[in-house]
Amino acid sequence: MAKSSQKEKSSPQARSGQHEVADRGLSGLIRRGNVFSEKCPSRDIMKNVTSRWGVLLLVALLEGTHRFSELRRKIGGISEKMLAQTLQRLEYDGFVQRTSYPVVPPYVEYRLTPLGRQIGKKVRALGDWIEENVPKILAARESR
Amino acid sequence: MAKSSQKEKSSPQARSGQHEVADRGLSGLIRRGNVFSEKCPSRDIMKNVTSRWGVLLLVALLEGTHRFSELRRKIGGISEKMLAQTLQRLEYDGFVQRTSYPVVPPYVEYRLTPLGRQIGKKVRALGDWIEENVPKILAARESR
DNA sequence: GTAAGTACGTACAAAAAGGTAAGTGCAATG
DNA sequence: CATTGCACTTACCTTTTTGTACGTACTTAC
Repeated sequence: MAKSSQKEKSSPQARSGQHEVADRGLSGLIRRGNVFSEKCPSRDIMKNVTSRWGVLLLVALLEGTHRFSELRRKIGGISEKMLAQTLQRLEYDGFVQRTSYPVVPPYVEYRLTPLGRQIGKKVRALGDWIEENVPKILAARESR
Repeated sequence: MAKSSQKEKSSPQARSGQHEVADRGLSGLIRRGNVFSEKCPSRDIMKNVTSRWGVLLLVALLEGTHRFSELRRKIGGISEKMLAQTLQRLEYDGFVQRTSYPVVPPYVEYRLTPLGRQIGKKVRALGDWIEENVPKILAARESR
């Protein structure tokens, strides 16, 4: 427990021009984000998703449900701390679902939610493209 | 002038097991990267592309050629230093092409290369998805 | 004459990300 | 009975990233 650290950013003076949407009064009814504007929540979401380990986790989980230790072994170089932290952020944003069974050696499963599968596919497309083009990029680097 | 700061990373002892490819002797002939393995160059490329400002620059440049200061104004919150640095990395990887005209107020253009346009599209797909789904994600965050 | 715009480079400082090592509680394994 | 694995958490420290502020060289606008 003890992970309820909500950032309260409700300052009295309205947050102006955050995502260029008519703010009709009450809670945030945002129709769409805009990455180009500072302070748009999409920036935050991006950060989690495109973080060093976030990318890899999404791609790994696209292949199916994994246990914590399976992910650790699958993703070369990740530390337990980072694995736990990144999984929690992805869970917080509704991309992964954590299921724990109260058995004696702990058994915890991580799987993508429908939302997570959607974004995971975009990330994998990027990852695949890079993997395929590593030679070209390396060549471009050297020819300077 | 004066921007030839090449990093020489040619250490005598071969870089072993880097991307699980039969290393047939000479320079790096890599067929494909593998993001899951540490030390694969794809990780490095990823880092540049998915960096905070790298993402935004690729998306911005997909809309066409821009000058330095145009980019600075377009991308909310970026500092000149980060703009220059990120552009240089993208140029180094062969994603952007820099053209400068020797006129008196300096005039420099940045545009995507064919390679940059390809990867830019993948990144934009991710960005678009996020922008569209900001409301859902925000909702997921709050419902806990 | 002073300010502003252009496209950066550089030094220093702050912030964020990441790594390491240890601890937890319990059971199966040797 | 000591060790190992499980799924983490925590404290502490190092590395990386990012920001701030200033300098440059020259010209046009005020």
